[in-house]
Amino acid sequence: MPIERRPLREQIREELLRRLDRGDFSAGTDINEAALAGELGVSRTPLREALITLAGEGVLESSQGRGFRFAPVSKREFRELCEIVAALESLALETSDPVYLREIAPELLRLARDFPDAVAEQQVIERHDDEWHDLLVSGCRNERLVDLITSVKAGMRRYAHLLAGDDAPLEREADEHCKVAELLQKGQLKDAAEALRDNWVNGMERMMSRIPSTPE
Amino acid sequence: MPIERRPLREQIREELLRRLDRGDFSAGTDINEAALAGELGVSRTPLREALITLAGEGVLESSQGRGFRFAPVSKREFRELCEIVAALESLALETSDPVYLREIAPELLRLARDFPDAVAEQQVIERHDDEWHDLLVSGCRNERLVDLITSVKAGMRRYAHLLAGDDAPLEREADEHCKVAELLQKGQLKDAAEALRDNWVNGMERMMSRIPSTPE
DNA sequence: ATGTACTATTTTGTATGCAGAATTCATAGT
DNA sequence: ACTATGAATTCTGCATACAAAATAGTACAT
Repeated sequence: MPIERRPLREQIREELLRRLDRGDFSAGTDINEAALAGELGVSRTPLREALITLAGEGVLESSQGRGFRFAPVSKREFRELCEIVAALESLALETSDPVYLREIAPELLRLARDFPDAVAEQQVIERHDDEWHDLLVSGCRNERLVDLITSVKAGMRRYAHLLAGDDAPLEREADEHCKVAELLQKGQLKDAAEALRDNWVNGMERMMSRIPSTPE
Repeated sequence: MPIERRPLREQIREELLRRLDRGDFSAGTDINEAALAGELGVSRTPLREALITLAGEGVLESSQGRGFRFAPVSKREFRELCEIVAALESLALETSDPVYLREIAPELLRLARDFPDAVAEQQVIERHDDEWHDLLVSGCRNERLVDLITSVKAGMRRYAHLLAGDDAPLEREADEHCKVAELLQKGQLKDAAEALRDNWVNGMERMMSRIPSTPE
């Protein structure tokens, strides 16, 4: 039995992301290191290491002497992130092994059709959506790209809990996933990548209204 | 006078990257935290924070109990990084303000033509190349994208010192930069982005032979 | 009420301390 | 010579301690 031996900083990072998904933190407010460390039952050292990692991923921001805070959300940044992930995922798709892609196409199609009921929990829906995208890029041999996508997506987690509730978009999302899967099955890689980019852009627009407009 | 007050971890990170450019570190060898901290005149705490940041950028890798080491170089990873940066920079270009791009096109052209003599120091050549690419993406309003490009490029710095010496490629590099600048001046954004991607792919191939083949 | 100088408190940024894992080295056995 | 075993050493990962900066609070002047 391979007992788990991972650095605390990684476990802390993941716990913080989980809490972020749950909406435990309000964007823009400062993090009190001592308090949070106490709550997590660890010392400030590995906590700070996790915070620094998260800052590197854009989840947090920091300023000298003032510590860390969850970066505020904005329509603008959300659009920026979507554009980036759209480009990265479509690159991943285009450089994947076409044979492998065709193999997983049926599974992708199945997942897309099994899209959870609109009444399902938000958490479940997100998990399902993530799963689909993960499978999609699973054939990418560009390891650095896969890591990068994961990292950028971590930055998007701040938006996850804002996106609960609305049902209508789900069907559209599922439809678009089907479209991508079908194109992959037909071996039309370029078109699939294009459809994937569209999926991100459309998804971005679907979510836009949920994000509070920042003053400025 | 705005006196500089930045966290040590950032200064350390930059110093390590500078040393990396100079080829001070050999890839794959472990970092001794105490020794390096002593050499830099700081304690292990901010040093470790810098190391963790660099690990997040792919410059270093770490494993439980064994600390940090400079990630080994490989043709494969270099290709991966070039593909990523090519996609990101061309995205930056495509989403920039076309008017601004046309404005800076003459400057880009001038820089490309002033490409340093082949006999110049490697450091100078790199600085010049970086400057050109920085100016190119300077009009990108996607802040996250600009940051991301910077971060990915940090990961490429491990390859910088391997690329010294060969003269022939320089002209080709300069030619390609001119091409991009000319297309921008004519307002042909899509074509410019395409030419930029080509520049990265070609540059990658030019450098490939310099990178030692790893066994595996 | 508004602003200012000053003090007290909190909180970060950095240094140091410590336990345990990993590595090295010496020794013994085959 | 080579491997195995175990003690000695080194080094990492985490915890704690400390100094300086930032914040909050208070008294006082305008």
